[in-house]
Amino acid sequence: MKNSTQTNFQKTVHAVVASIPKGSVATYGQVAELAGRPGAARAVGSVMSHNQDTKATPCHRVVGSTGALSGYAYGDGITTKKKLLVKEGVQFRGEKVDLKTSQWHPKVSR
DNA sequence: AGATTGACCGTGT
DNA sequence: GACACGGCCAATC
Repeated sequence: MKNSTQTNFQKTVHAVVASIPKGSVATYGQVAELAGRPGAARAVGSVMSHNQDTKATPCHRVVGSTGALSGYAYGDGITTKKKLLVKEGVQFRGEKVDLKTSQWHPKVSR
């Protein structure tokens, strides 16, 4: 088995990002931790940048630890990313996501 | 196999 | 609150 073109890490990250509920956002560090590699926030970002399945992996729901939107290889980049989040119900604080109201809580999960 | 890069994070000033 | 430096992980050249 395992004819996947991707590594286990990538698949895990994709699964975690795909499990983020609409209207909420998670930080790279959080995704990394949920993926089983705490501290690998950078690696998560690398995976996302190489990710090409926006419909399967809503990378726009992943933001920086401060709620800052960084990177988005589609649309107009940050502009499209912000627009998508706002449309889904995520609250914004200027050009950053309001983590105090829209950060995802895996354990609580509403 | 080795070195470099990259959509990050935390701390210090 | 903003800028600077270093450290950590994985993928890619």
